[in-house]
Amino acid sequence: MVNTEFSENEMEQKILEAAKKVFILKGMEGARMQEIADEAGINKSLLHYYFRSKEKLFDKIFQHTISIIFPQISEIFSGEMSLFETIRIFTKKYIQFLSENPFLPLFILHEIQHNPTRVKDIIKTISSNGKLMFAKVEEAKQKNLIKNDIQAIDILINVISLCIFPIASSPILKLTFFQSDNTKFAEFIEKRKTDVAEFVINAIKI
Amino acid sequence: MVNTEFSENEMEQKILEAAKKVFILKGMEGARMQEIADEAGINKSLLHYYFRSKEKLFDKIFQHTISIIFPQISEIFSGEMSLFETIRIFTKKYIQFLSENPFLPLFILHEIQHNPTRVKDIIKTISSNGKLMFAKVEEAKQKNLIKNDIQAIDILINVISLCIFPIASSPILKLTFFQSDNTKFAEFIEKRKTDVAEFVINAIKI
DNA sequence: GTCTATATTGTGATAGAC
DNA sequence: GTCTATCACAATATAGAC
Repeated sequence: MVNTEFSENEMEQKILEAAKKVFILKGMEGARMQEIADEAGINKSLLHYYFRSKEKLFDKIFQHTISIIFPQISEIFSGEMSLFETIRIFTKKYIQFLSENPFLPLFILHEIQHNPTRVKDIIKTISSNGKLMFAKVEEAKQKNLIKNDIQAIDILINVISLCIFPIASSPILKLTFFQSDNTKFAEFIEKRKTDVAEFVINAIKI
Repeated sequence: MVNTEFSENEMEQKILEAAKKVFILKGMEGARMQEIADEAGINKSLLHYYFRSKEKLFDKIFQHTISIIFPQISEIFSGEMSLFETIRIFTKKYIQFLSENPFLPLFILHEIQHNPTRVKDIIKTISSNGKLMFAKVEEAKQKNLIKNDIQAIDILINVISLCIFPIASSPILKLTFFQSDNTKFAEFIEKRKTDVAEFVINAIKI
């Protein structure tokens, strides 16, 4: 059974998986076509046969990557749950996802910064997440559950910051605060799957 | 009057300023010696005359950059203030610094991830910041000012996350939530200079 | 479709005149 | 010290055999 995450074609699939691995680890500039070929166990020129250029191959990976992440976030926000429950579920699921894909955040942020034109498509998804969040915040304010002076956008960005940043900066955090002990760091992240939500809820509740 | 931030030598200084600008914007892999030369208004070969190689030039920039940031953080933590006051001062000063240097966080995180050996020297500074923070947290716990179950490391990392991430991800945030309106985004960041501290304090206080 | 061999281009680095 | 010209190599991309 072929994994068809990317493509119906077996060789395309194999190349795209290899490319994803290398691009996310090294970035567009740092990645080498030779390394992708090696990773896929094939010849360099086959990459060009299937995808014409490095740029085109990269774009496929990048678009696919962001098309995976953001809808996943949407799904969580679109439920019928209360604001507090949404925050709890979101942080748990999102930190879990990030801990399995620790290089994704920096990869995306770095590439967007160096080529902002690549972003177009994701704007709609993210801002629709925002709107879903805003509605839940308004509801919580009317029920006098949270402080009136806190803004929905701040809650959303704070939640995302608290999920992403510790994982994006994990190399430096491991070195400085966990003596390069991967197990201790994994425990720290594991604990955050519930702690981050309580931290945020305490910050905003009346 | 020559700016001697980097070096006593005028030409070295000019090159290092140009290199800093280009490296921070493009990263080590993405930067081009030609672009640095253009930025400095000189010839490519002069770069090699003064710094031998791209690698050596980059290292100078990287080491200098991290030697600027981290002591600055230390200074704030080492004061005699209470935990809450320290958090207020830190977030205000740090967000101000970051808003003047918005590309620094991604630059440092990206380069550390791709070459972890570059980090050595900063470890001591950061973990000593951690210790200063830990002492203040212990004190606040004994005075029954903050919840007993919250850990110093979480407070520290949460504060840093809330300061850095929104600025590191500013390109995508501007696009999605601020319709690319730089003024609106600047106001948002300005407000966070005080809001982040209150958010954290509300989250941890009894 | 897949390979080997080769072309082409970009870029870091050096030689040598002044 | 600063420039022009050039090297050397690495990396993307293509041609062509099979």
